[in-house]
Amino acid sequence: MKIAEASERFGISLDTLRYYERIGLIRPVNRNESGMRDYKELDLRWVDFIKCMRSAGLPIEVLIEYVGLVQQGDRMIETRKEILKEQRELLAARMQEMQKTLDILDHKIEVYENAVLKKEKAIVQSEDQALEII
Amino acid sequence: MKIAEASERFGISLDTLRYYERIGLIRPVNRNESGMRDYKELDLRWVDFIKCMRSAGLPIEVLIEYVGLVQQGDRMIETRKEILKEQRELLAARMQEMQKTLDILDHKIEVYENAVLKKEKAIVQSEDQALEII
DNA sequence: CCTTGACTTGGAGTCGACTCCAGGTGTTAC
DNA sequence: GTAACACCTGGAGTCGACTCCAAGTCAAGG
Repeated sequence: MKIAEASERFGISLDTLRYYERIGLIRPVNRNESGMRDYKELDLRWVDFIKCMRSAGLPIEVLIEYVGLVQQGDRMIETRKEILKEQRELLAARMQEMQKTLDILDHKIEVYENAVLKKEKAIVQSEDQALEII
Repeated sequence: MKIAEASERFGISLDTLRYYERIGLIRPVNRNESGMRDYKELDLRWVDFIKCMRSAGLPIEVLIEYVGLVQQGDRMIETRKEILKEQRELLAARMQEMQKTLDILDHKIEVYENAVLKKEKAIVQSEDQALEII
């Protein structure tokens, strides 16, 4: 699969895909005879994984480290696990923060709904008044 | 309350507090006779709100717009509500993405736990073997 | 053969959100 | 009265994560 297709498939720009590879966030993709990238199943799975992790805000630097460790085989399995665990906790913490914000937003929106309703009533009222005046 | 105390209270740097004010993310804070900021209850509440929204990743630009509309009084209440509703949806969507990632991380961590267990067993085994050899 | 279009590279530019700095003023402690 | 310290301003610098660009290569169609 050429880079354009992979880009399409994941909704990641060509530039970003090349950038990820350049900084070691995804391992070097195989090339065809003329030097063009040819994404194989395994490459696509990595891209998918990285996309998923990035969409949740895991920092590139950490992911580079993790990917590097995976390349080193089973020897670093313990470290890999620890990285994931740490990131999992950070992610859960961020989500909790966001949940708080979500609750506040929901509350505010509700307050606004009421305020708008009152305002509309007031308008209706003044329209009535306007009608009376006419 | 002086800026240092506000900074302490919210865990936001002096620079960031001044920066937020400068770009209109929080309304101009009252000054004492010698030109120094004096945060009052209302200022603190705004800072708290902004801190909360920022911690959930709401973009500064949007918050500036919202804050500006609030300054304009009840006239823009409808627009304000729409902004909050839109941001609420975006936030919920981000959280859903993050939940997916969290699930994947949890799954991977579990797999790692098992892998590590197996590896430890293998080590124990080879230690036994080592003992046998000795 | 020549153009068109998808790909390549290395390097530079951009964007959001801070963060730092230099040079100045005000307040307090000795 | 001077040193130390908290504060002020405008502007520059940094950082993470892309995003864009120029100049070149390659394959296919007319």
